[in-house]
Amino acid sequence: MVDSRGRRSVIEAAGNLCRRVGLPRTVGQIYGLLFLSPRALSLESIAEQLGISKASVSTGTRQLASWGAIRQVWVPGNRKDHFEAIPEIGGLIRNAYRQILKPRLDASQKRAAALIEVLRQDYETGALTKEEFDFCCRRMHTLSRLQKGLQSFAPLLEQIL
Amino acid sequence: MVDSRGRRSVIEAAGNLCRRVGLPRTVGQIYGLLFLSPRALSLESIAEQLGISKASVSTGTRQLASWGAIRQVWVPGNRKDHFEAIPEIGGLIRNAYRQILKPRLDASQKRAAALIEVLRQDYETGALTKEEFDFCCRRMHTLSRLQKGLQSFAPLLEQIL
DNA sequence: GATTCCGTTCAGTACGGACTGAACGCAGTA
DNA sequence: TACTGCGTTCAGTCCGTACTGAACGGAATC
Repeated sequence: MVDSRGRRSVIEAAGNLCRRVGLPRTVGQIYGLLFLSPRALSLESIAEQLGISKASVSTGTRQLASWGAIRQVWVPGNRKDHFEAIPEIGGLIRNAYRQILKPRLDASQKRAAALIEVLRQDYETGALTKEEFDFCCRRMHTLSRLQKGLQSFAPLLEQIL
Repeated sequence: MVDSRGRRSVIEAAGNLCRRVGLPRTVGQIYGLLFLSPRALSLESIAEQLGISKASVSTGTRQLASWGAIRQVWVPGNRKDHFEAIPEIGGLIRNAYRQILKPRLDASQKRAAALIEVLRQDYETGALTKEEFDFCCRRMHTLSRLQKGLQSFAPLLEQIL
């Protein structure tokens, strides 16, 4: 178990943050622990310091490594895997945006455009009245304006982080 | 049940979006339905068009109204409550930021500052070595730099949406 | 080649929370 | 005052999923 109150509280905060974003809390805890550890830690050491199973640590470290949040390092004369945090969180956020959010935004914009065609079909088959169809089209336009606005964030994000 | 394919797909998308953000999917579905409805809908009508219970609609509409995402309107000669969407989603995001994200950011920044003091106590009580203490302090500083960066988003967000 | 020491995988459990159905409260109506 | 129609509340169920413990595989040591 971690003995420092200060460390514990940031580990807890990191866990809660992850949970809030839909990630396993253990993932946040692992990163928090490594973030405040001057030396790379073994999988077993992480497990016992956090009081969780080695299985959770194993899957958690895989996730974190796949995102470039931690790195696996060799400790000579030691067969265990050791992990250390990569402290550039801004870069992580930037990557998350580029690889996850941005593609999703682009895709949803395309789908929104295609949707108007579907709505027209619904209108022609009588599933929508003229009034409903017109209204939906107008609403879809306000949606794409919003999407445009969100996408204009991209360069700002890349610039600041 | 909703009869238009186009409408169904945006309702589904809204539901998934909410679920991904940690909100009940029904909340997104309700907003999606109202967003594409030219007339205000009764609680009962919402329930049957979405195929969910009136209880869910009741709690969902309360949530949405508390965020200013929908509005309750009176339909003369009709005892039922009716709801309509407020289509300015950008404003919703702005409010969510002001009322939820920003306070949280500010609080966490304060806590981070206080944490250094806790870490010092841990060091003095022997829970941390000097090396660990110094390292933690440096890491906390990189954290507050990140927080500063995130906070500099604020004016941009307010400006764009 | 046998053994020990790792890390991973997988089936099973536990838990949180969304959703439901029924009971309740409360207005309007007779 | 009884009754009906409406929305809310609450206990209970259901579902997704994070987490665990044990079994497995693989590499290094003897």
